[in-house]
Amino acid sequence: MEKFQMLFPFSSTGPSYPVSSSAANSHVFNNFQGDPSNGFLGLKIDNQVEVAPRTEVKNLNSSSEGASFATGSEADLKPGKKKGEKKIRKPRYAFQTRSQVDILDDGYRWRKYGQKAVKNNKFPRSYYRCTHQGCNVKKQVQRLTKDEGIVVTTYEGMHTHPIEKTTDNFEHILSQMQIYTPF
DNA sequence: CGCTTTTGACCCGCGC
DNA sequence: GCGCGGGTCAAAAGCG
Repeated sequence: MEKFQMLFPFSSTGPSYPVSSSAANSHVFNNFQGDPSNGFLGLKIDNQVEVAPRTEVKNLNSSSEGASFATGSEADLKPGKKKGEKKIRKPRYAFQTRSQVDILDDGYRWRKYGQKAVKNNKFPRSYYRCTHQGCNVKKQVQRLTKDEGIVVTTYEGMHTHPIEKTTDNFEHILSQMQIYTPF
């Protein structure tokens, strides 16, 4: 498969850093799952588990998390890695974007470690992992069968280190995903 | 040459 | 207890 060049005819200006998490307010998703006309859909994870008393979200460098909305709990599936802990695990942030490319480069390095086909989707789901030491952030991208233009990206965990690459790409992401700002 | 992708197998939790 | 669905690992290939 060829890689989709993210280089859009966008004039990648200088070191723009529009990482203002102003739109990070979940209020934006007040009426999510509503109008695809906006181009941005909120994803509702059916798995609404209890809120785990985990550590607060710090380091919001990743703007991707800013657009996150849905949270869920996931237990570690590592064999022999159970500590009698509760089901408190890493939160899961998911958001849908209208994009033609599944590769939403948020500035981090991702290594694909798996790909599985979903039963209700004819498109396979890709599993990515952040290539870091100690940064076990996982990400999975899934496309909707109904709307090929909709890409569901689910982030798991949060990065603990700065972005490797320039967030200049973020501009492209913004252009790809049409985030509507009610404010 | 190093690293990412790829693909099948394996594993685990859950439902029947 | 077995089957299904989903998730991860691992070996090999591909590409820069």
